[in-house]
Amino acid sequence: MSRSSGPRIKREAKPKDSYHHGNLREALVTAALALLDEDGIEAVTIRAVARRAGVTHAAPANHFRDRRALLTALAAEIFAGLRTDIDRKLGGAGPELEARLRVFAQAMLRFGLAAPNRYRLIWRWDALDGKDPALATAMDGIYDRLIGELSAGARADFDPHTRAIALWSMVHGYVSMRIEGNLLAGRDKLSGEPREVAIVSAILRGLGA
Amino acid sequence: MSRSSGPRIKREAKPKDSYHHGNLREALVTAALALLDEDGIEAVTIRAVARRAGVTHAAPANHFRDRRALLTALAAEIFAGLRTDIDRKLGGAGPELEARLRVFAQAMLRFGLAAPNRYRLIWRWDALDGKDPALATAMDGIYDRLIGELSAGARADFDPHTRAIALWSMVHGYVSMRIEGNLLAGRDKLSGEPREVAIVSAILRGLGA
DNA sequence: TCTATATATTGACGGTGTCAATATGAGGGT
DNA sequence: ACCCTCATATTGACACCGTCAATATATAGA
Repeated sequence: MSRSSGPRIKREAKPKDSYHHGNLREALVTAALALLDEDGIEAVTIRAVARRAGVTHAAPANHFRDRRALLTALAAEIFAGLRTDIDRKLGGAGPELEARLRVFAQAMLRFGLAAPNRYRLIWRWDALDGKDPALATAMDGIYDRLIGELSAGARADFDPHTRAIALWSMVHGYVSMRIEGNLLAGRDKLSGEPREVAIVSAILRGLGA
Repeated sequence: MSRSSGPRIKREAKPKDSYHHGNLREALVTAALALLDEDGIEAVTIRAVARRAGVTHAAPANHFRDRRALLTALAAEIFAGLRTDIDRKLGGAGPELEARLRVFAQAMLRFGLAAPNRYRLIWRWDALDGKDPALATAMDGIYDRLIGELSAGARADFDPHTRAIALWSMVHGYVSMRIEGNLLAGRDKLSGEPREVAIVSAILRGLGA
């Protein structure tokens, strides 16, 4: 009963002497992200997240219908962060289309290499709820940004959607391979970014950028 | 006791009156593939596969160390089949590089659309054992085939590995999106193959094919 | 203050992977 | 033909998982 009279403060972990958490949803997302980064998607289990947040195993049910909903919220959060990162970097880029698309590609690659488990999660469509509005909005944000760039520097031979899908596919496929390098071990000798730069150049040329 | 005296025959399911199965490993792979096709990767569980093969839940342990090993064997088998399919189709293709690469891309796309769960599995590196020699060999077979085609029609501006990675990434990324279409619903209006043809053309042009 | 409602706990259920102990039978050496 | 070894299959247990129902508690609004 001792620490009772303090004002309501946002807290990360549940104080041990309180029944209600007060900020559980946020705490669950934080805990889940930590588990994701540390041990991968499989480690993000309802019960493990609850333990980490200091609540019992059934408490998360009040905030996420099921595990899929939790993972979906995570993915939406990650997409949103990626979006703001890309926006920021595009703000500081020159006006040439190739340079701007390179910013996009490099942002995806750097993000994937820095947080592979987060990258894996946002592409694990089988584990996510594609109909979730928050997820769809966050994802469309990035895609629409790409479309916008491609529409600005329009070329007649391919429509922007085709070019966006091509570039997006390209970048995603390449980043995937870099992340899961073991299966194609030794194939990509270049440890820095020249190869990915070359690839972006190649696809840009093909798309008539 | 009745059906006892027949000669040893390869069988799919375990006869109910025998203790040893006689061909369990193969039967497990068959059962697992069926479950995979029907209900996805999550449905391919050790116990479900065992049930389908008509043995008890611990029997598979004699043939696969764990679930990962089972999935890896499946993926290797799928890769091998894909390889022979591509080889066969390339055998009937013309000598022009673009046509041959188009065969490769179309084979991947058709396979992905026809058996999406198999396609998903072979890219679920987190669920597979990348160090498994059978899997590595099967996968390298396809990759090396691609390298061979690209080396034949060599161009100086990009080395074959860069071009292979680009094309492979491209095709994989695109097929993934077609399969999981829900998240990018409505974005790819073309239901047939013209868009994928356009994309292959684009990447080929970019790669200087 | 009283009460409705949101939130958290407790406990149970069936499913899973995996391990250890046991049972069975196929095949090789004599 | 026998035995014996060893691969293979069964039984049973354990911990963990997601999910549900019943219960307890605290917050907020009348």
